[in-house]
Amino acid sequence: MDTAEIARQVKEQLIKHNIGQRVFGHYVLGLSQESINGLSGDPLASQSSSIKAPSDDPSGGESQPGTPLPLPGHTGLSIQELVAMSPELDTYAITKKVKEVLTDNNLGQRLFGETILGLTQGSVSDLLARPKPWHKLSLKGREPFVRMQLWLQDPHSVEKLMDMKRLEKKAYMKRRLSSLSDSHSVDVGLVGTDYMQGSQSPGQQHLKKPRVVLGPEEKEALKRAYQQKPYPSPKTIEELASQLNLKTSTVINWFHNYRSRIRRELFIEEIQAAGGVGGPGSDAGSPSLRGSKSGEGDSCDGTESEGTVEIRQGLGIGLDDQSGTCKDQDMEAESETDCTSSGLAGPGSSCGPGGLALFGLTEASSSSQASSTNIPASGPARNPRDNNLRKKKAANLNNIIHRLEKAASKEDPSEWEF
DNA sequence: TACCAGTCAATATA
DNA sequence: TATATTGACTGGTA
Repeated sequence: MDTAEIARQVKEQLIKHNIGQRVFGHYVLGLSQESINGLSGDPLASQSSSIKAPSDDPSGGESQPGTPLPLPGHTGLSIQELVAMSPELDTYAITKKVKEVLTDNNLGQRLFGETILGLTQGSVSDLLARPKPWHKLSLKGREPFVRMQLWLQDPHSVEKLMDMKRLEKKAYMKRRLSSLSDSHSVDVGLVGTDYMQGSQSPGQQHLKKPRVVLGPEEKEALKRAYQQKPYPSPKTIEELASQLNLKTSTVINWFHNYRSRIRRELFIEEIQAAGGVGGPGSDAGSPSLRGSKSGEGDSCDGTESEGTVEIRQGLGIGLDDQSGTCKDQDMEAESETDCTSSGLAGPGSSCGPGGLALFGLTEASSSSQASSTNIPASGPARNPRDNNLRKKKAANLNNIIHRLEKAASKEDPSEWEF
C-alpha cells in the first residue's frame, strides 16, 4: 500500500477517535509527536518486521492484535535482534510475574496482548498459563517472552498500560455516545466487539465457516484412537472421520493439536514437578494427562494400550499398524528422558544448557525450580501428580529401552533407529 | 508431504 | 466481562 495513503488513513483515524499524535507516536511507533507530524515517508518500515502495521486504532477496542508497544530503551533494535541476543530466560518466572502485575493492576489479557505482545487474548492466556521452556522455543516463540521481560523491566510499564486502558475506555464511551446519537451511522472501521458480533458485510459473513465443536463422545473416541496410535494412518483417519461423522481434516487437525498440546502439558508437568509451585497446569480441561497419557509411554506397537478393545468395539475400527511411526512417543521420550536416561541426546537434543536439566530450566531458575527434573531413582511419591509423572517417565524409559533393544539387535550402527 | 510451532478467533466457562 | 479452551490455519522444516 502507498505509504502516503497509510499515513493519511492513520491521520484520519486519529482525528476521528480523538487520539493525539503524541500518544499514538509514543505508544505505537515509538516516535515523538514531531516525527509523527512530519511523516510522509514510510513510518512503519522502521519498525520491526514482526510488528505489523497498525490496522486499527490501539484504543479502539477492536480485537485485533498486531501493534505492540515499542520496545522500551531498545528502539534501535528489532525484536528479532533482541531475541537473538537475549540470554536464556526463565519463561515460567516471567509469565508468573506478568500474571501478578496484570492481576494487581487490574489489567486484562486482551489489552496486554494487543498492546504489548501483538497477540490476541486467547494466545496470551495460553502463553501465560502454559509457558514453554526457553530452549524449547523457536526464535519466534521467544519473542513474546522477550517482550514480556522488557515490559517487566520498564518502570513505567503499568502506567503506560493504564493509560491505554483509559484511552480505550474513553474511545469506547465516545463511540457509545455517537452511536446513541446517530443510530444510523456506520462505523465499521473501529467498532471493536461490534465488529466481531456481526457488523461485517454480508460478503464477509457468508464466507465464515461455522466452528466445529466436538462432542464429549467424539473427543473420547479420538483420545482413545490417539492412545492406540498417536500418528494414525490415512486409512484410520478416514475411518474415524466416517464413524464420528466428521471431516477428515477435522480429525487430522485434532490429532495435530492434541499431540502438540500434550507435549506442552508435559513441559508444564516437568516444571512443576521440578519445583514450580501451583501455577499453570492445574487445569482439568487441557488435553494433558487425563486418559491420553498411555500413548506416550506405550511401546510403538501399542501393546500397552488400554484403549484397543474400546476403540475397536466402540467405533468398529481396525487400527492398522503399517503407517504408524511412533514419532510422538519418540519425541516425547526425547523431551522427557533423553537427557536423563542415557546418551541418546543427539545433535537436536533438547537438553538444557550444559545438559543441566531436561526442560531448559535456566541457570537462574534452576535454583528456584529444583536442581533438575530427573526421575528420582526411588523414594516415596509425594503426591498423585508425582506418581503420575513417575509413571509417564517410566513409560518413556521403557520406550527408550525398547528402542535401544531394537537398535542393539542390529549389527550395523547405521541401522539403529532412535 | 507430513509434521510442527505458533497463532487466531469462536466458543465455553468462571 | 475476563479468561480458558480448542478447531483451524499459516509458514517453516526435514
